[in-house]
Amino acid sequence: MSNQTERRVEDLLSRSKLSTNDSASSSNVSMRQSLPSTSSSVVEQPADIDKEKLSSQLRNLQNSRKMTPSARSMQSFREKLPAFNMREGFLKAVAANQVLVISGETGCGKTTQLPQFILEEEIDNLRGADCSIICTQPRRISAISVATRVASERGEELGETVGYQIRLESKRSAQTRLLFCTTGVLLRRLVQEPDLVGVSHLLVDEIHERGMNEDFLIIILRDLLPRRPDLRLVLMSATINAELFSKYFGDAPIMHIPGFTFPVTELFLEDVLEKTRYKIRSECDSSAGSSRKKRFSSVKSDPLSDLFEDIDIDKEYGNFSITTRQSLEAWSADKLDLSLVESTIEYICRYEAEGAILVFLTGWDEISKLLDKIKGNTFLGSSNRFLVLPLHGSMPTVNQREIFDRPPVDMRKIVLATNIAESSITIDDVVYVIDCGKAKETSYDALNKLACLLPSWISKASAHQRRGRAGRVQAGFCYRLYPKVIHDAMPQFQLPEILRTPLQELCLTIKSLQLGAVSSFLAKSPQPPDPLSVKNAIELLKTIGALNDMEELTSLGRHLCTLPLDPNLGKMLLMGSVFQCLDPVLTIAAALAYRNPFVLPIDRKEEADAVKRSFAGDSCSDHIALLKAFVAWKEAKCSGRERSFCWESFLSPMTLKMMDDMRNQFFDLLSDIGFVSKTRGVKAYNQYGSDLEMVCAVLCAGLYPNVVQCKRQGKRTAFYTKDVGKVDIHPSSVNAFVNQFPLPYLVYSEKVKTASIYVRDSTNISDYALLLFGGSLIPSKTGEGIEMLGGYLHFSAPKRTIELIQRLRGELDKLLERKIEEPGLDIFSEGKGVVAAAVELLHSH
DNA sequence: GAGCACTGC
Repeated sequence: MSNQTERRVEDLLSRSKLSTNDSASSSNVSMRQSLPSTSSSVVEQPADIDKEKLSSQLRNLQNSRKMTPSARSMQSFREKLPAFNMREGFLKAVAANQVLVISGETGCGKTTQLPQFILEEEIDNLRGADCSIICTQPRRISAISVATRVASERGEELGETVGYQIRLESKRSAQTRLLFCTTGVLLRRLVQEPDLVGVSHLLVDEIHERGMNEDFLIIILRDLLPRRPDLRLVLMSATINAELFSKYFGDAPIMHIPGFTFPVTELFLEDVLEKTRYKIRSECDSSAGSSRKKRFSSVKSDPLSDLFEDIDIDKEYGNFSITTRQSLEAWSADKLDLSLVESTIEYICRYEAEGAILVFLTGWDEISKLLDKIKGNTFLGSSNRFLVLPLHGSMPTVNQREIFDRPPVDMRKIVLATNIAESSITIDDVVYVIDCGKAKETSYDALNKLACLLPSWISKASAHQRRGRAGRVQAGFCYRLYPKVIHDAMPQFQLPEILRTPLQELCLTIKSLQLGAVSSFLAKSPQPPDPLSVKNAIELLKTIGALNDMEELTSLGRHLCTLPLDPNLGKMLLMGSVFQCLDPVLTIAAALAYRNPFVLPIDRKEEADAVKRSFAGDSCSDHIALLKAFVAWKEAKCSGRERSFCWESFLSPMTLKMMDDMRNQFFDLLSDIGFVSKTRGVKAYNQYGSDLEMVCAVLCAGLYPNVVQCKRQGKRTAFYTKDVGKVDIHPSSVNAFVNQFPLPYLVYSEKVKTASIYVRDSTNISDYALLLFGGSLIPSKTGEGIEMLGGYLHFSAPKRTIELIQRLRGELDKLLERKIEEPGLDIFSEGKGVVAAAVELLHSH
């Protein structure tokens, strides 16, 4: 630090009123209850409405609508669904049992019919005014589409008695009696209203998927039921694990509804090879006589792959041709043979009847390589008879109509997809499914506090779901490119999400719902998470100051509970509002909380990378690139060039729109907890919004303890983190292949192990940013300098500088503490000197 | 020195 900077910082600090006013920060200020004032999720009942009158009105309306011609044709459609025959039995079971488990396969109509049966019954029995039925869905799209379907079956406009509510979007009214919402929306409602007062029936759909929200909801509900004896709970699951949920709810009765789908013929690898005569060539040169096991031993295998490599092919597959047996000998369970996929597609296209083909692959790279192969294929690539479409969550094709549309006659649609086509996107005209049997799956390594994203064998449940994608409109075929013995050894279902992800957000919510000690609450889960994962989450919450040493919520923690965000991102928002750079921080937090707006086009990825880098400029920051892209989008939108801008800049307009809406939601929530005033607007909290040093410092405050040390090694830089040591910058980052960084640290939003351990989005920051906005400062045991992150980071400087930094940091912490205790106080004007001193220091590197 | 499963408040 230069003498000049030091003097200016000292001067600014001494002029600050706050530094002479210690008593204020320690005063026992009464806590503001931080319950949001918005209650949009609660149905507002006119207080003095005559309930009897309303109930009979609802019945008359329902009866009259049944008589219209369109309702009659709807009714005859409904009567064909397998669920229809179960109507009376189902309603009786609901009346007689507090909890009921429904098992049913796709096509049985459980999602659209069961909630509707309850609604009809309640209205018929003149309980329409008192009933409030909620049906949760794991995904936004399904909440909307199911609600739309049910409303039309009832001959109503959406939003009358049937409505939906998802984040930032709802169609409902005071008349709404059946609400489809995402599980996340219901969980947020529970935070405000732990007993779900007014809800008469709750149906939780798709619980077999074992999503984190659904598992969490189920634990809460089991505790809630005794307090709400009048509440009826219906759990809807695929047949595969209905038993587990029944047991969890004290042997609740299970009712099975048969499904209806067209038959799908399945072929396994051995059958496919026999049929197509494709010859698999071994990757490595295997000398005759050497076992396959030996040949692959260098590759780290999984139990399922090992299992196959131990099999004596000639003995096990004696009925198959010699070429098939040779191919099975050469087949590798570890690496997908894309030529096999290609030749299977070609076989179907040459010899089988018409119908779209859906290929399940694991990721971007496989899709891209297979697409190239198909383009180069003499049969598939050289005519206009084939429409080949990549389908990946981050590809620009994901929202294009042609995925769903039927192609012109004489043209066959071939979709190369990831898991997205397993449940999120449904393509009706698929007749052939080709399944590679694997998917990229997250797991959580609690020992190294590391999220992993690695390809692994799917479960039998997933394999079944993928197969079912071929039988939606007619009888279909499923080509499984793995042997039957592997299929038979697959796990029944995937591990629940609660065992595969970091738990900090969940733990914070448990705290805010006052559900007792986090670990004892989570022990009640159908499959409890590893105690070490829970410990890691609690430790992180302590590190960022959301919990104290007693594991109690701090004031900061209480604020974070009200923000529907990862606690780190919530803290980033609060810091952005306190330190006057709210506008950029709203954008960055929205992007990190939702998804990256940059798309990954398959054929122009170099251009896409270049555009992203140009947004970043010389900031060495992916977060700043996001920010600049969003600002440029806003400008383009105002001047009516949104479409061309997004196309040229490789940005997703839908993601940007969602980010924009989320920014508004965050601002409203910050206003609810008193950090900002809605009437004053974002601009009133944005004095340093254009000061990138300050923005990056706030990023540091939010992302801490996600810190990387950059260490020069010759011409290159090596990167290290406390938890796992050496890491790499993800090649998609604007910081990838930067040899020399201007500043010594990076903060990152996500660290994932794939082929290597990668930091995905990062921002280069100075030691001053870390010292002022990072973790708490601890004097070095050696006497010289300061430490952070449990001694992992060490800062040395002259004593005088260290003291000055510590003093400034102390003032900043006090300022923040006061603001958190009393969000409404305008301490910014009071703390001007402290903030100005911090800004001075941040600019001095 | 080379890669990006999918949801949700």
